[in-house]
Amino acid sequence: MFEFHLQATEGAARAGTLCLPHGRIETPAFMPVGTHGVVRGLSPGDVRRTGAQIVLGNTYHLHLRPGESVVRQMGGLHRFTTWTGPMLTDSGGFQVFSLEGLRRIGEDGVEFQSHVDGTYRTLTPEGAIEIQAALGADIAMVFDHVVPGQAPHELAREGMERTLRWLDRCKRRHEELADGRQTLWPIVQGGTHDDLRRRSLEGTLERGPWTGVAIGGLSVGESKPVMHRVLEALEPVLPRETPRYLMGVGFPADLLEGIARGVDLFDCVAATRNGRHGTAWVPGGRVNVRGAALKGSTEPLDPECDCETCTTYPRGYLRHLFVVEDMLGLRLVSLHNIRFLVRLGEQARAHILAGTFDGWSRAWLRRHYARGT
RNA sequence: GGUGGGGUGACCGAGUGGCUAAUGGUAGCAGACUGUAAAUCUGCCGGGCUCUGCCCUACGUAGGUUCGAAUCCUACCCCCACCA
Repeated sequence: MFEFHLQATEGAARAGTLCLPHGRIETPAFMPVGTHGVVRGLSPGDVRRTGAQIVLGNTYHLHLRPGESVVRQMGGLHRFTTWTGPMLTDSGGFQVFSLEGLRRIGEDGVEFQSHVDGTYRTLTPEGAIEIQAALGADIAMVFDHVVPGQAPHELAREGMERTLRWLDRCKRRHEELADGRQTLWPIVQGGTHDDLRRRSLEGTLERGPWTGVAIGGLSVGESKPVMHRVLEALEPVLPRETPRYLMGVGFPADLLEGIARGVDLFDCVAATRNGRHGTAWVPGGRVNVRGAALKGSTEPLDPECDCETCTTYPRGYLRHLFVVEDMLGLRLVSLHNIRFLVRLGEQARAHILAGTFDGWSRAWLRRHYARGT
């Protein structure tokens, strides 16, 4: 349980298999985001048919609604959602960042004002672990302190050191509650400052061993080159036999850039959010599904894609669904975008196993960037 | 035939002498979105140009009053309601 086996590497890129209580994940892999216990707009069957192997849920949101006690009473997140595969719950640390203005950070934890009903809720490292234990995902995440990508050294250091202190508390509470069915992954912080990142990773590894290590606090306002630099700085220090999870990333190109720098697992809301907003990813760029250019088009959204959307519906109909604001359009484009990222992971894996990843990904990225995206 | 109300940019609809190329909304067009406060948000939306400004056209039609009119006056056309 919680084992990770590397099948092949090519440069820093890796192909592996992660074994979890609810199933295996072949990496590199994209994990769709189901914050509220649902990948927005999609049924578990939809998600399964995209080839996604693991789904993410959120501690903070599920704590607010329906409340972890309800989920536990119903048999845990798997029974609650009927998703039978592996799951991971994020700790609510990202909400420390995204709900800035609705929260106050203290050493003990974070006081949030609920965006749902205005009530005040305190989330502590121990509380985040308790909630996640009740939710019962395969992987729980440490409660961390995310700072913006432009955060100066002082602020980034503060967040990084606090994350490390909270890591100790999370680990202790997790061990107290351990039932062998859930593992805990730490999160490396440190903003865009290499010295902080290094210290964060070293401090994290000292507290190990871990069944996985997450890199957090990226894609929060910093530039791509900076994100790549951080990944390159961390890669040689990360344990080879441990899966690496780059949190909150990303867009299609980000997946390949991350895989090339040794990342095994990704998650991102962009696939579903962009899907709902009418932006579809296609080879070489993206398509504005609402755009006038699609009117009357009988072409598939992405002729290279094998998803339900692309094998069934013409572009002109998908555009129509957005024009008339039918929910089917949101679902179909979200479905495609997830399949697009999942397939990108599958392709990357196949190329790593074949030793052709470098050339393939460079060509893919060249085609992608050629259209200015 | 009479009385009353009304005709504003693709549509709906404010505006009743200068700050009005004309509030809003809709439709249309474009863009943004990275561990989801997001089926959301932003921008453009009469035409042209030598484009931080200038010119042309425009509030049913044609005249008029005025330094200045979508706004006031006259005539005409059309729409709606009620009465014959």
